[in-house]
Amino acid sequence: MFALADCNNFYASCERVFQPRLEGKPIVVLSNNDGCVIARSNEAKVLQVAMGAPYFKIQPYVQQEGIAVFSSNYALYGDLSHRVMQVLSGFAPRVELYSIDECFLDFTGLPQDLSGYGLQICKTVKQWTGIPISIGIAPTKTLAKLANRLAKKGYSANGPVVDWRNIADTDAVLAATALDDLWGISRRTAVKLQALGIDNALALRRADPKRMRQQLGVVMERIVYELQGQSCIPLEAMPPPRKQILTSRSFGEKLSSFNDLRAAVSHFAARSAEKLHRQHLATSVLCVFVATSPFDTRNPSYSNSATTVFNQPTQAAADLIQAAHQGLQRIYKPGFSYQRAGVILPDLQPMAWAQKSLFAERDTNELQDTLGQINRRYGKNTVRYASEMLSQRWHMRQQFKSPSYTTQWAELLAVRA
DNA sequence: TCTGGGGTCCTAGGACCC
DNA sequence: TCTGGGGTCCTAGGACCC
Repeated sequence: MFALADCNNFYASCERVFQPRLEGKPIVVLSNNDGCVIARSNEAKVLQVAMGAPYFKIQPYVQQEGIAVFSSNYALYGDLSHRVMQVLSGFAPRVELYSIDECFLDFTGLPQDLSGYGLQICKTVKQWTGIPISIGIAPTKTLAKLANRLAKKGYSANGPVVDWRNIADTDAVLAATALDDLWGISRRTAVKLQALGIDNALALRRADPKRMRQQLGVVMERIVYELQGQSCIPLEAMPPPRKQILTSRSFGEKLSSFNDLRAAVSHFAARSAEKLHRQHLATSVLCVFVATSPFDTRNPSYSNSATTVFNQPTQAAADLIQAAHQGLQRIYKPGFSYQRAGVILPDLQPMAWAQKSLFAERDTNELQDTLGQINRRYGKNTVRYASEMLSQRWHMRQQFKSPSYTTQWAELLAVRA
């Protein structure tokens, strides 16, 4: 048995935890750079604010309806996510942290009233973290996802928990479920299925798995079995190590000068090194890329990337920054308005396995450790690489960002009694 | 003026091995 | 007339997830 615990409108709920006056009010959260809508409270959904809507297009409507607007605050969301996951971990022998706001729990062999247990979990998470969650329970992950969807839509009168086995007429529920509301099926694939005469989840459950495999691949075959109640997608309590690390941003304004771009990619390289270090990984390859805006039709467009292979796998920021800089020199062309850049580490391996060079002159890991310690102790960005500080112009627009309530001492909430 | 930032997996085809 | 059988690795592109 699986349970899927999913935070309700997670980013919007995070903002609400520290601004309870927004309870019952419409909220939207914007992507980096305040570009487009990436999260909506239920009230904002009722007002028909579309997911992914560019903010500049809906701004008048947002003001007219008095919708509260927030820039993304990942320090806050990440920290609250961690707290929610901590609480959830106490309720099952094994859990899989599936995304920032979702967690699968292994419910195998637990006492029988799983719905009651689920309600207790929701209540505890809400009380201890302030975040409302919903839970779906089923014998497969795909069905647990679907049960969770039902729970969110208020299917159960008892509260935000649905146990698939307690549904009287699952055929009716499946018949009323659109294909692209299922986990793993997008719009595109739904259209392909419809061309084969399958137009809802019930029809898909009744399809022949072997035929589905032939026509749409092994992924679709698994979905059919999962809908039938046969589990094919196991719980992954131990996340496999990352295969790739990517750090990129769109800029707050278009950039043209080499030094502006250099500051940006230096920063991305340094952040990538931190990610490597945290996950005890090393990389043997770095790829740096730059691009103009895909939406800008008036100015000439350009995008390119450069790849550097290291003599030995590294996790040192100094190595990554140097490689990013050299790569940038190879692909930079003056005269373009760059909108975005990034650093990709596509070939990761555990640091402990990294093959050292016979001729290595230095071990940069000690330096990396020391820098990390200083920044943890005295605060983010206490020490930085100079090339990161050549320019600030690439920094994101974050006009509506709330304080980092839980991760910065200076931004702690003050409460008057 | 203005449109995110991460990830993973599968498949097909080509190159190469014995 | 008639030309094997079994693998791996890599890459690009497509698709999906949050």
